[in-house]
Amino acid sequence: MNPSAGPSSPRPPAPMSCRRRAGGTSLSGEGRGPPGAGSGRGLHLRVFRVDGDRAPRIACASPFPRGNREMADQTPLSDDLGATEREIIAHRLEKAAGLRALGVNPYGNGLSPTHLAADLVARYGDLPAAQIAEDPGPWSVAGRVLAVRDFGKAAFLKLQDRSGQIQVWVKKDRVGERDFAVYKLLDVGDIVAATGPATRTRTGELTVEAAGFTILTKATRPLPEKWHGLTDVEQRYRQRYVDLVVTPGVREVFVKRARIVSTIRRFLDERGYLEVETPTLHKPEEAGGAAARPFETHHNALDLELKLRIATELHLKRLVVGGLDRVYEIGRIWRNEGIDRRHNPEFTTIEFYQAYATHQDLMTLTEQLFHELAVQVTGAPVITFQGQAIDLTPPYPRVSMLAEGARALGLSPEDALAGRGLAEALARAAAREQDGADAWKLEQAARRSPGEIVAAAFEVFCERQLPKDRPAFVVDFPLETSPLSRRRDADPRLVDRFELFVAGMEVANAFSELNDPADQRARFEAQLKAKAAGDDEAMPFDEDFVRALEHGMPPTAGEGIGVDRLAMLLTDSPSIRDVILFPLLKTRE
RNA sequence: GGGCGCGUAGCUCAACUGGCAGAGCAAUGGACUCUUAAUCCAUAGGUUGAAGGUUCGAUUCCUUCCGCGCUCACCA
Repeated sequence: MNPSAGPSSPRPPAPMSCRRRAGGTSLSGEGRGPPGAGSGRGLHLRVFRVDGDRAPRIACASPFPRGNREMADQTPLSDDLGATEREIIAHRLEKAAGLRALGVNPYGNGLSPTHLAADLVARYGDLPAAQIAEDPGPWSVAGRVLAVRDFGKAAFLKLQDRSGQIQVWVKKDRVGERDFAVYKLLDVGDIVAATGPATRTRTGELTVEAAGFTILTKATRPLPEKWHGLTDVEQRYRQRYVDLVVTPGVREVFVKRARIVSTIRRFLDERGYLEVETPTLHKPEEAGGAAARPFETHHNALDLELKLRIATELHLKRLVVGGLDRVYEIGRIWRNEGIDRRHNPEFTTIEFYQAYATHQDLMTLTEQLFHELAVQVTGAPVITFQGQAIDLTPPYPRVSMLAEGARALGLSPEDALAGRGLAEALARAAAREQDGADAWKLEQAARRSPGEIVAAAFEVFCERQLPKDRPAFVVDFPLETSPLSRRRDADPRLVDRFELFVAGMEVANAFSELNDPADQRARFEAQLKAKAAGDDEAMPFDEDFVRALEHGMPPTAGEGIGVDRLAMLLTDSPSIRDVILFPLLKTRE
């Protein structure tokens, strides 16, 4: 994937180094630097920043005024600084003052580079220095300095912008006295701009040979060590801004995540779906659509108890009633539950609903979508997740929850659903189960309905045996596991539902929707009973939703996909926190 | 919430059985105009996550607390 989000081909080298926004001071070109700014021979584009509209000033002030240390020490600093860091920050503040003395605002604005690092790579590729010299630019780049190799009167900088990295070569006899004085106030981590022709150094690295150089933003805190970077995952999540700068691949993960979302959006738009937004603040009776505990909040002016939504389902189905036959929502939902490698309290789902479709239609659509995602995001239909190759090329195998769950218990599907010999089979299975937690799970299931027992047996014995080298649809869900699904006409003990598993993770859940208002009312009533019996994940009775169904919802199929887990798969990330920019962490101290 | 593990300089890590808290990078001063973790000389940098306890002596052992990771339960 091309990491550059900019122009696909390099713009022709601009005659002027940098674009100026209105109100800015025009850039000096050849011979128009501040007084005393060094020799004027050769290409001598100059990049510098002047505060406001004032003219350039102060060419040769002391670049490093002494007596600023006291000032720096008085600058408000956080209390949590060690002596080393305090000293580093004080030094950098002194350098910021030195920049001001040179007429350079250490937090200047108004100067935009006209090129990206990737533009130079795209233009020159592997061309040798001699050919680059035939058409060397100039080029104008800006970015964060990740490394400095200083030789006294010259230096190599490793510059990083949104497209990649490019080396900048700052030579005193090329940039002139003043810009070199600016360079001398540089620290790793600062954001700089450089202008000059391209070249290739003796060691073969594509390089901007700076004819003009300035510091745009002074970083007063040091970056982590250049070689090891940040390895403490806690710091990486808490200070994602640092992580993005210094940890290779992090930016690419979030670029891919954005591409996942845009690919889904385009996929559904092309098929006539309408994107909508529904409330995230739910009244208590609306906060259903899934089995989960909601977050609670309160609206002051209305004095209203509210919950953050746990699903988008019930509102989207109301819209299908209203005639929006194909709708989808990509949005954040919140579930007040545990946190682990696959769960974050807030996460993103895509839910879409299609009238006059069945869950069979959605299986085909899902296969097309996942194949498309793999190609668009990773460039190929076969992805690699944690060392396992997974082929997302359709079709995907179907695995029957009923047949496999019953078989794991040594029963026929008929006997299992009828409960014949089920208790004994379950006890035998639990007894031979080595894993204590799984055995406990089976024992707990014994108190539940036959359908739920089959589902539990499938979960314990069969889920881990699903194909690892490709996705799999789990089908034939017992009715009791699916309160919002439509019963199967051919066998009312089952529902028309599937879940898609990839790499052992459930990433999609879909079914033909229940649109019989009487049945829906009965199922909500069952939820109320469950809640009264202590199930705090049971749904509330949403009277208005039943009312909507009473107006008639066309036969509809709907699906929900976990965007975060999809991002894990397509970026080969082992933890959901690696695909969430700012995962929830406890407050420190 | 349970179990296991981790927390030492800005960053990455050492410190034996309880015995003077150390190194690399970064920083600071100096040399160096083709480097790739540049090199060389010198200097400085510590509330060992926090609070207690045991001990002549605690980074080390014990207790409690805080934070993070893995895992189990719940869940998508």
